[in-house]
Amino acid sequence: MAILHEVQSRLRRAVAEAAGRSGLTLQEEAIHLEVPREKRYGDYATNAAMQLAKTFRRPPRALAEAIAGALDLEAAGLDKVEVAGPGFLNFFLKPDYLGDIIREILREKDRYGQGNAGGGRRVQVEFVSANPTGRLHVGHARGAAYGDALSRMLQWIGYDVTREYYINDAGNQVHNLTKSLEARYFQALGQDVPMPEDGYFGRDIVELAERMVREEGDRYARMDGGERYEALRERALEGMLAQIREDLERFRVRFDLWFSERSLYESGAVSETVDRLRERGWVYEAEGAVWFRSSSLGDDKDRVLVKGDGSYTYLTPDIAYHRNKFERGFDRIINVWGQDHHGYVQRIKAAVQALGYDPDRLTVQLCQLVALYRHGELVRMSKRTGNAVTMAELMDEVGVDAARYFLLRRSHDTHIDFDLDLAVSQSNENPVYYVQYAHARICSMLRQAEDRFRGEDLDARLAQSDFRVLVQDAERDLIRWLGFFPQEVEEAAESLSPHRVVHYIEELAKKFHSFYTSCRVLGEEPAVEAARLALVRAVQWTLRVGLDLIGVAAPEQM
RNA sequence: GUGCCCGUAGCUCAGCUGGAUAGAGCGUUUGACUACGAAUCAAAAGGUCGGGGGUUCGAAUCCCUCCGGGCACGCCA
Repeated sequence: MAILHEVQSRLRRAVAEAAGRSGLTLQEEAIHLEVPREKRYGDYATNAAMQLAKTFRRPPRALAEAIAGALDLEAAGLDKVEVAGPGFLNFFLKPDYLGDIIREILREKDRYGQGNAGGGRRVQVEFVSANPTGRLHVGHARGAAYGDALSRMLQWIGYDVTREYYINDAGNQVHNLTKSLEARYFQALGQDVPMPEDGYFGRDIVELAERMVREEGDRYARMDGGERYEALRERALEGMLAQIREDLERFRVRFDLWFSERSLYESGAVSETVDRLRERGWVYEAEGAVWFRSSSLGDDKDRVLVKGDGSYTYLTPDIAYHRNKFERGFDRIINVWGQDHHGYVQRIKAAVQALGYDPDRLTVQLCQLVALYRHGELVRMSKRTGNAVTMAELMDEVGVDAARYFLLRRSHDTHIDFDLDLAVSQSNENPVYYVQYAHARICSMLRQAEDRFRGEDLDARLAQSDFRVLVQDAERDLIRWLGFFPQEVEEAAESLSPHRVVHYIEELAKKFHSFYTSCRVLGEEPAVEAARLALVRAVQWTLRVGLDLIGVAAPEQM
């Protein structure tokens, strides 16, 4: 268990006991400990006295004084306690816990911060799920980075995570894709065939058609219509998916399951789902169509499930898919969608509820748009016009590390302005390098110290240092911050906020650089050198873990 | 028109689920390399947290309202 977690429990227990001795009732769990912004307010503070003031009808400061007076400093692990402001209790920890933090990290190494808050519960994260009708673009990259980092984090704190990509390989857009490929194919054979009106005009389909002509000649042209349609459809899906998979792999994103929409039709799950809804009384027929009475479950209006021509709307297989997710028994289901799908959330939640499942087990996280800027100008992206800025281009231009880092740096629900020039600039303006540089700097130091520890277990050896020599502000700030990591990761994961990990490591790098400038390491007297090397090593491990959680590399040199 | 998201320093954004004097990076200004990587550090200036009301010991945070921006509102997917 993380050191600070123990420190906090001990403190809470002592405060609750002190309150008890003062004739107050205070549950340990109800004591909210916070880290004050300013150092002079101590390591931890609590507003417990202010909370109690109302129930006991006494001034908060008097209550705080009473608790402080009754507090067993030794049992609480404190140097001192102060009452401040309107009735805050400010706690000043005995500094020996700082050494415990370093020892814990050197023991845990690349598992530092790993936890079991998830308790093995099963979570499914569905993300990207772009239609296989073209290359992935920058918006998908954001969803990919977000979903992937989220999955890594949830896994890290003990959830059993399944990453899933839902392939829309049935329905109208596949039809349009097939017709588009057909047209491009004939064009590639030199025939003047017009593109379908709803076709996909992307370069990638042209390229696929040309490749097919190169590799397979006119064999599709010789087929009869129906046969050709089937073959081209398979070829198109296969081609598009291969491309998508390739882009994602390069972006360091892998899925446990690629779930096919078509499989829901083939297994009969789609029609079964409509039957199920009907049995439960959520379906009616009107104007020649089959409707879902979603408006009585919070949706704006009722939705069509089966169109007048007998075919299903997009919604219906999607409901079937979500039914399938719940049938697989996930404790929690997380969908990562683009902001433009937000109108869809209520519909799916209504459907989940109508099927008898708990809609609160489903969370839909909407990623806001990404606007690209190059040379200060907005770069428009449009899949249809062929001017799309694809995910592949983004990776070509700024690299995977910078792309992931910038996309994850901001909360998923805020609009991002992505400055391409900044992301590639190898300068102090670029936060990716700032963090990576801290890691590379540490590697360089440890390389130089290597000969002192030849043949020894570096971490075990360093952990034996006497950490009481670390008394500088810069050292203690840094160690304290290292100690926050496990809790920070847990909170970031539970609140589905990878950007908090980014902020954490950025702050860690900042504190490290600051320490580096004010505290010499190599060549100091042996006891100080050893303790500082241990600290530096602890920072290295923590940076590695943090960077890995967001899928960014921790380079040994730059 | 209806619904969702957003509005915090010149710019881009944090703000730990209600706490103390609202933070960071960039940009601007000033300073620091004859020892561990200057892709770095130290410091300064910069704010009526969109406006107005409310809830309370206490609000950037919760509620109402207005203003401004984005997105969505198909028997498309």
